Amino acid sequence: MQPTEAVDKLVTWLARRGLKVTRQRRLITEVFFDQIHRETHPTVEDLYLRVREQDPGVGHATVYRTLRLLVESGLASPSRLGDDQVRYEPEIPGSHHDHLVCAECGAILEFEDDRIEELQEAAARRLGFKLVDHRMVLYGQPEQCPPDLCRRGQG
Amino acid sequence: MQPTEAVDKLVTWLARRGLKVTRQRRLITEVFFDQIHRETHPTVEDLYLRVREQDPGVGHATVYRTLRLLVESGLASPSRLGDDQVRYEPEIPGSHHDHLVCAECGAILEFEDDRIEELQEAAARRLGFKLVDHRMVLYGQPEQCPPDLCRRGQG
DNA sequence: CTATATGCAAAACGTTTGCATCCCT
DNA sequence: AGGGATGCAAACGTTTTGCATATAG
Repeated sequence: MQPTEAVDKLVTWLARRGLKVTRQRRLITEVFFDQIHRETHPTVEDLYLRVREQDPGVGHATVYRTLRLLVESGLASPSRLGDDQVRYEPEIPGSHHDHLVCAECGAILEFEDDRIEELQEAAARRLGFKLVDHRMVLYGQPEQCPPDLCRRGQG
Repeated sequence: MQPTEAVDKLVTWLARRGLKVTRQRRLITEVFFDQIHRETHPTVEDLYLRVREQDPGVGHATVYRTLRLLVESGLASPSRLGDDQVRYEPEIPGSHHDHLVCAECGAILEFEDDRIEELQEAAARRLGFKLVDHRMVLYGQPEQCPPDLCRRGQG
């Protein structure tokens, strides 16, 4: 999703609940959806620092609070990939995807696998549950670590 | 694994590296492996409180430090199940299992599925990686929440 | 104008660490 | 004895909160 489109969606969502569209909320959303940095799974601190490059006045609290709004509005979702910090990713509505983390450099790849999803549903059903969500992270040793992704821990 | 067996394994492991077998380490290990509470996935705090019932003198730091030893020795492993705290579970050597969390009461069920594991390996291979580890948690709505497991958030 | 949002600093939270003391071996 | 372990409290990093001020609607 383009930054502009994301901001538009946020604006609509905010308006519907009488919340305000501020300079900071626009900026944070734009930076979050700006894929140029290809930090597709930034931590709060990553995002905070990138936002400060554009506007040094923005505080930590505002980034935390805006990120919460993005999650509530369905534009972002938290993803625990390592055992370390929480990372956030732009949410692609309606598309499940899972993650593979490179054991060598920490690069994060996304993939989809319908057959796994089917088996997950079956497994849940077998236990007497209806699958409502899932989280899956694979950790892999690369045959050859993709150079353009190899940035040690940067998502 | 029985508490006694677990303590024995820890004692061997400690001895091999010149570390000491203390009253606290025994107790913490016993309590961790004591399945009577059926808190099979306790947080550090859960464990701390249970340990204090037996010996009110034990400090937080000792529980943290001992839990680290249990992980290093292969007797325990951390498992991020919700997005909240880290939980620890007794490690069954050689057996992978995944978790299903009841969306209603937080009960944690374990299951194995070889076909999913195969597909995970295939998915990793397809991306150019050799699967070295994985993490999978399903969240399910119960058809009927098992009364004996329904203890709101207790693993 | 009024209600909401901001930035700061303080608080809260889970976890780690430094240190004097204790206690296995 | 002596090196490791303990318990306490302080330090730590991350996230939340309280409050006075600023600002969108």
